[in-house]
Amino acid sequence: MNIRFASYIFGTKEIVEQKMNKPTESELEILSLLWELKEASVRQIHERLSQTKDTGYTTTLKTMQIMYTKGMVTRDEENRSHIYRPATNQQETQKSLLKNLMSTAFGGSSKKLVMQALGQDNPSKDEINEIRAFLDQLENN
Amino acid sequence: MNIRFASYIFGTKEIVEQKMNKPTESELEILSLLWELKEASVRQIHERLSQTKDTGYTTTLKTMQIMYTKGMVTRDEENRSHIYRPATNQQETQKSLLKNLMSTAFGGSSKKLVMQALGQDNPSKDEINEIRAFLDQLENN
DNA sequence: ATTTTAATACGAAATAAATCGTACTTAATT
DNA sequence: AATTAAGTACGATTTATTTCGTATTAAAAT
Repeated sequence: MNIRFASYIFGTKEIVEQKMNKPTESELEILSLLWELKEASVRQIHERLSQTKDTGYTTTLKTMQIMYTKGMVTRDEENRSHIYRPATNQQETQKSLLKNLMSTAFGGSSKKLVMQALGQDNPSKDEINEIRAFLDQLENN
Repeated sequence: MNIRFASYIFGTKEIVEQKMNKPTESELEILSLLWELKEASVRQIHERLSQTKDTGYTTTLKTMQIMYTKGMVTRDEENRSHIYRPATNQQETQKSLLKNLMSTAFGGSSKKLVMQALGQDNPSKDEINEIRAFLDQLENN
């Protein structure tokens, strides 16, 4: 059983909180490209996608159409080649994916996750300093 | 097309690199519990799982059996109630999941991921200091 | 004007993942 | 000894996701 919607009625106002549904792996790949490019046609997305993934054009098209029906992206149908834009907030989506990973794979510890992520990649001196500044800021709250 | 195995023969030595296959969402939930408990019966896992998830006993059983056939866990069949243990290294699994998330959702930037994760949760003063120490260490490499 | 090219739409198949029911077995209880 | 309880095994179904082929349409090129 999965709760998708919660509705409350206060007087004449109805507030509907909708649980963001998690993008699938394929959807996330496309969403990421859209976040990066701000907007793109199916062709453009497919071009990028096919650099790293062996996939057919109509597969990309279909996935983007599904994302559209889910409200995950918007599209401008003015021209023959439709232009898609992300409709889901990048930060919100990242937050929810991280939260999910943190609780399922890291026993809820952000410290463990953070250290693992840092050890992974090799952040530059500048990036390290930005993270330090961020930690200082966190501490002063 | 997905490469699963790569084999090389050097003289008489054969080195086989096996791509770790990503646990599914359900498998990861179980794996996490096994990492925490070190070992457990299906019943024990199910007990814990059913606190947060509405799921049947045979579903948990079946999932664990599948994990066994995939080599993701080992099991001791000595007694009637089998005892399962994680066979995949926690660190390795975490690393690969993070790497995947970092590249698909965070455009490959560990900085962004780390900041998002820290902002998420509220790490304690001690934890913040541990992360600082870790950053210092990274810088000196 | 005709043909070719490049799009969308969408059903349907293939694959993956999750769920569950039923059969069977063994240990514990009566 | 018979019954009940508590396990495993596993096929089959359901649901989710990915992939692709074919029809159709509109623009561009000839």
